Amino acid sequence: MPTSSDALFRVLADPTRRHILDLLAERGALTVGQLAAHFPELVASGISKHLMALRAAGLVSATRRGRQQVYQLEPDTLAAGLAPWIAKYRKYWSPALERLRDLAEQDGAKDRAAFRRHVGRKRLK
Amino acid sequence: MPTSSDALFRVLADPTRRHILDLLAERGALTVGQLAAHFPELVASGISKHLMALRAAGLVSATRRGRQQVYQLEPDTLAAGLAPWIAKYRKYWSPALERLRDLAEQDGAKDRAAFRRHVGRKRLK
DNA sequence: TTGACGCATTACCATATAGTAATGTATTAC
DNA sequence: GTAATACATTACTATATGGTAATGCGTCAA
Repeated sequence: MPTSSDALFRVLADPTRRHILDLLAERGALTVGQLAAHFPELVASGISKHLMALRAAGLVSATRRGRQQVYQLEPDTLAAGLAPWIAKYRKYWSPALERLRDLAEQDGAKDRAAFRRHVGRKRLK
Repeated sequence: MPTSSDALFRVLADPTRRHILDLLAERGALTVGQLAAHFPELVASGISKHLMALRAAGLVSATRRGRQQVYQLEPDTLAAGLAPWIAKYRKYWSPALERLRDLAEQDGAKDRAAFRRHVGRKRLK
């Protein structure tokens, strides 16, 4: 019985698709042409197929702007799909989790603000 | 240029292999026969091939015990392989990260102890 | 030592996948 | 209008992948 994470992991298995997600994460919304410029080794229809796969998985969404399609990340799909899976391994994640928490500290999340308010010293290392 | 995470994601793409990892995570070390018992729809050599793939990726390791092979999780490979990738999306992970941090809170890490010492109130919702 | 067991390995097959090429379809420029 | 742009879609191909079947090989029981 295929679970819902099957589709997610299958889509993430391809390096080109992960690279597309990386680009959208770093640079925000991008058109197909802008994305394709990063893959000179692929023809346009190849990129388009990967984008369709990402759309089908709900990892990205697209809006028309004139004759171009602007793609953007749908981060909730990624988080919602991976978080439960990651949680299953939480017993084994302690080192990685601490790194993630360190990264989260740098984001100025409200938790950090609250933390700073109470701690009363400047940014931790 | 294939990065090191390519192999990891390719191995994780298969539901049977993820299921094997789940079993090892839940129940600790298991023999091939014990693992195979959970996959009645597959013949033994199929399981063996998946185990070889997981071994090649470093996600599991095996030790002989008599005439059986006992497989166990290699959690560091999983954590080390996924954490950098997850970190790239940290801007988008706030909801998932908070859930992960909640899980981490239960582990009594020293960071949490320090945080509580400064904050001086009980666990943040 | 002679089987039987537990698993790995090899050979082989069917299907899935990633890629190209060609065509179709709006949209903008001229 | 006509042509060019920006993608999507379809058709097709080569390769990769997951699966079975058959064989091999070390280990234990008799």
